[in-house]
Amino acid sequence: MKFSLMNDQSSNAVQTRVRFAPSPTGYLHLGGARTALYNWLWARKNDGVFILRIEDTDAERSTTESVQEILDGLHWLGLNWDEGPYFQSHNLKKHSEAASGLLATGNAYRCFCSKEDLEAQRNDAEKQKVAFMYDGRCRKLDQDEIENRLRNNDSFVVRFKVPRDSDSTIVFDDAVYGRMEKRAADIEDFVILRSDGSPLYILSNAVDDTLDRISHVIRGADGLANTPKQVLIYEALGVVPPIFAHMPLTLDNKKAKLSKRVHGESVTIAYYKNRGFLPWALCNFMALLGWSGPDGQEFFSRDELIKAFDLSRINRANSIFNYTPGDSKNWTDPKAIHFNSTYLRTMPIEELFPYVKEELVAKELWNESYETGQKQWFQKTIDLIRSRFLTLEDFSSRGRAYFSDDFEFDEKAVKKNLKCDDRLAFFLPELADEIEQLEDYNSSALEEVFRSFADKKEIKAGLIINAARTAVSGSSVGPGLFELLDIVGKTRVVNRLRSAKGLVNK
RNA sequence: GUCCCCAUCGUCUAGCCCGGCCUAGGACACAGGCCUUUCACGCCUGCGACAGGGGUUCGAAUCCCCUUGGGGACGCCA
Repeated sequence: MKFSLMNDQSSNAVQTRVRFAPSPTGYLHLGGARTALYNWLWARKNDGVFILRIEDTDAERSTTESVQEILDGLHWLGLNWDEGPYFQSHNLKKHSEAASGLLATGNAYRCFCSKEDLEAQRNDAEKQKVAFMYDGRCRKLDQDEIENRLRNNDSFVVRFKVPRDSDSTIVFDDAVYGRMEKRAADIEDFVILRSDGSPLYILSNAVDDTLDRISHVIRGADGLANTPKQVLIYEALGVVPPIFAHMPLTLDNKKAKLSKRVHGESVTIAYYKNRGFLPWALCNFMALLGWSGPDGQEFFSRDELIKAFDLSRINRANSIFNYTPGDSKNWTDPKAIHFNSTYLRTMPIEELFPYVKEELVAKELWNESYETGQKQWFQKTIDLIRSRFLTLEDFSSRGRAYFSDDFEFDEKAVKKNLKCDDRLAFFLPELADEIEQLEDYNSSALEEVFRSFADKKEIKAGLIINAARTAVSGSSVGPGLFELLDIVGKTRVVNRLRSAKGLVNK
């Protein structure tokens, strides 16, 4: 009794069901990932269901590698789906059945016009710079002729019969763009079934969304102009259309739509993973490309973003993803870097740990003891060096000297800090001797050694401080010297100071 | 060519729906300063926009129209 009451109540509220429906014809790129993110956010916000549907009905271009890349990308971003992946190709039969239904109810008709013929017409129209629209001549075919041609095995496509009453208008309310109206007269009788009997996207997509009971279609604004056609299909099928929410497009700095084909790997999710991005930093950044919170907050935890996110606050204007391929500094949008570096240096060390580990493992700098005996040291080291890092890659490049003796010396640093004064050739070994004697090896003891050494030799402390920095880390920049020396450790510091002699004279 | 959408600092944007609180706010980037053994971080300051033109109104970034600019869609692609 109680049970059925609960059921009744829950059936009153329509469950939020959204989907991300990429076609597996290439990489998962920023635009797609952002669409996935917005859908995911909306599902989570409404305790709804996030569905992954692979629209693989373009057999020519779909690949299994691409499917894998999409799965990997979403997984890495942390955008977990609740149902799927479904494959659109598995539903092909349902789609053509829907077309048959539309044929039976008089909402569609067979068109025997040849592809070549129509293409020629289209080309002509283009040459004359006039709009081409199929004239619907096959609408008028009488039953006898149709049967004749069918007996004859003439090939045909199925076209949707767009209402032709003079003032017929298709209306829908977009959650982002508001009320959209389009005159039916501006829509041609579009093809829904190919001559080989296979369905087209415009049909398959609407049928699948119906079958999956999708409540909200959140997709790129490039779908906006197609929506009236789909609304027509829903209506002809006798189904209430989902709520549409079109999101503005992301453009490149030349204002061209971001696409895998022209932008290649530099806009792919895999690339950001390889270049040392934290997945959530990327999500947080992407969320702000076309959406903003009510109070100006920019950094959001997952829960915060889910709570703050709302379709009504999605912007209508396209945004530019401001990156310059090939530019080492602006290889991606500077604001994306800002999000990554801020997360990198403020997130709890324990959360950062696995990412740094992965990076060091990949670059063969990982030592199992970082997770066991030297764990404390390792965490302290990460914490010390991360404040000037931008991506995870920095831990293995700029941070190399902390994890390996096999690191490079920056030429400019050597010139500036070691070759600047010949006396360093014996100052540094002397310092090494003094440091070796230290019983309590820590940053304040080290500072004491350096300060008194400078007094003794009547030199500026900066001379040996900067020299030691370069001798020990290979660089002219980095953390405060005494913390640096403390972290690198007595043995390595002494060795590096002694061998730096060679760099001074050379 | 036709249809549709959009328009605030270099970029992401707040404000627009419900005109006055906007000498237009924030963030990134950039420039300068402070801090400092270096470089970052941090803090402070600066630079910097309502596309243009008409209306409506006492008053317009906000409402209306036009122009311009940008984008998207027009396929037997998805």
